[in-house]
Amino acid sequence: MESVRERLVAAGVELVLRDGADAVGLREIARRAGVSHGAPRRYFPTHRALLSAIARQGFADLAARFAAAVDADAPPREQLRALSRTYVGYAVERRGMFDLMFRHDLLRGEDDPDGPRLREATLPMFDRIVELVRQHRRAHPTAGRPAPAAVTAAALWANLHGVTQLWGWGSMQLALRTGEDGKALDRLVTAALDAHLPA
Amino acid sequence: MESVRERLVAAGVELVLRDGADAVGLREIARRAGVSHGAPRRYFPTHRALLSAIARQGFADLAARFAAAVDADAPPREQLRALSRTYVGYAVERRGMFDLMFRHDLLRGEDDPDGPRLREATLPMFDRIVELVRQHRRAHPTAGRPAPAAVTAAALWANLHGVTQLWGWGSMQLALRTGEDGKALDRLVTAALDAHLPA
DNA sequence: GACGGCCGTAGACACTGTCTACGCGCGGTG
DNA sequence: CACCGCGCGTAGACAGTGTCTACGGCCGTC
Repeated sequence: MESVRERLVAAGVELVLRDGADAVGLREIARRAGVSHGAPRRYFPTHRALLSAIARQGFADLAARFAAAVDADAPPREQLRALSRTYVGYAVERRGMFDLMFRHDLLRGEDDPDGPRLREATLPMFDRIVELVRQHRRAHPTAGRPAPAAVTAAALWANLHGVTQLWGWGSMQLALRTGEDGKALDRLVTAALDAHLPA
Repeated sequence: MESVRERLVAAGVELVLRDGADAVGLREIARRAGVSHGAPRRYFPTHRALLSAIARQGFADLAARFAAAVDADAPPREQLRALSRTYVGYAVERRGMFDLMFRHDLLRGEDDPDGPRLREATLPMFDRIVELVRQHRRAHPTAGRPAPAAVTAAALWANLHGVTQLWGWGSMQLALRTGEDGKALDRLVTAALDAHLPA
């Protein structure tokens, strides 16, 4: 039998996926988990702490998807492509979780040791992007002096994140009625890759 | 004397800027505006509707800033640069409002005629970007066949939006310790522009 | 001058997050 | 074995929330 703690975050994940991040109340989670409304307090001192735990679960899931989807032996650009696809795929498929993971206002502060530690959670991914950019640069040197790899990686990630974000609320389907949905999204990912990492 | 309606959204804006989008309660706004907690209901049928009105105010402010900052006679690339700077500037300066404006979950649905009409609110800006991209392309034709202007514009906007988003929660200062803050942000904006719109 | 409609007030309701006091049941100690 | 202590979960209280409803006062109109 799973522990109460595990049941709580599992129920939380379920609710976040079903109703969105803001609709998830502490008491509702407790009900779903089959415990009284005061039980969560034994494990999470506050509502935010519970949400943070749920978000951490999301980061773990995402990391697992990366591990499964990205082939470390493929050329760096292909790895970046796979990573990007996984990223937006996760955001589309598990929208509520994705939103929650980056709603730093809902989560505990960075200085709080029990917080989600957004930086720590996203840093491995970011470092990986930086490393892949470096590898790609080494394999495809260009004429001019390019921007530092960290800047390019940040720009690429920002592009990726912005695409998923804007895609989420449908502002783009309208603007990109040219193709069917899946294609259009992929095109934006490709555009981001091409732009920041010229082949 | 300004109307109660105006005082309500003014008080709302003030609160959003001070405490963030989620901390703004209906009753608190009413208190700030000096009316009873039931008064807002006369003008806004629900809490979301009031938040939507506040968000609309934000879009109006942003549009006004664009009008003031972007010189229609400048070369397209410079116009895009000015627009981008204004965008991230607004986001940094009025963080709470910026967050609220794109928190579609808090706002009323798109199909609701009283909703914020996110698409309608952002469409003018998007169309402008598309047009500027076209103008730039006309002035600087490239060899290969480029992606459709709408796709490039969307990618550019996504990049811009992602930069402001990620910048917001400080994930980037850490990664880009290379320069002082203002410089780093500007570098990312420049990178986005360079990437999607090669000079 | 009486009337109707708009506007704002005030109370009720169900619900939320947090805090506190209370008991049950377990393991270790005398 | 009896006992105590303690971790775990329950249950109630409290302030506060958004929404709904009924109630007064003020206005312009007939």
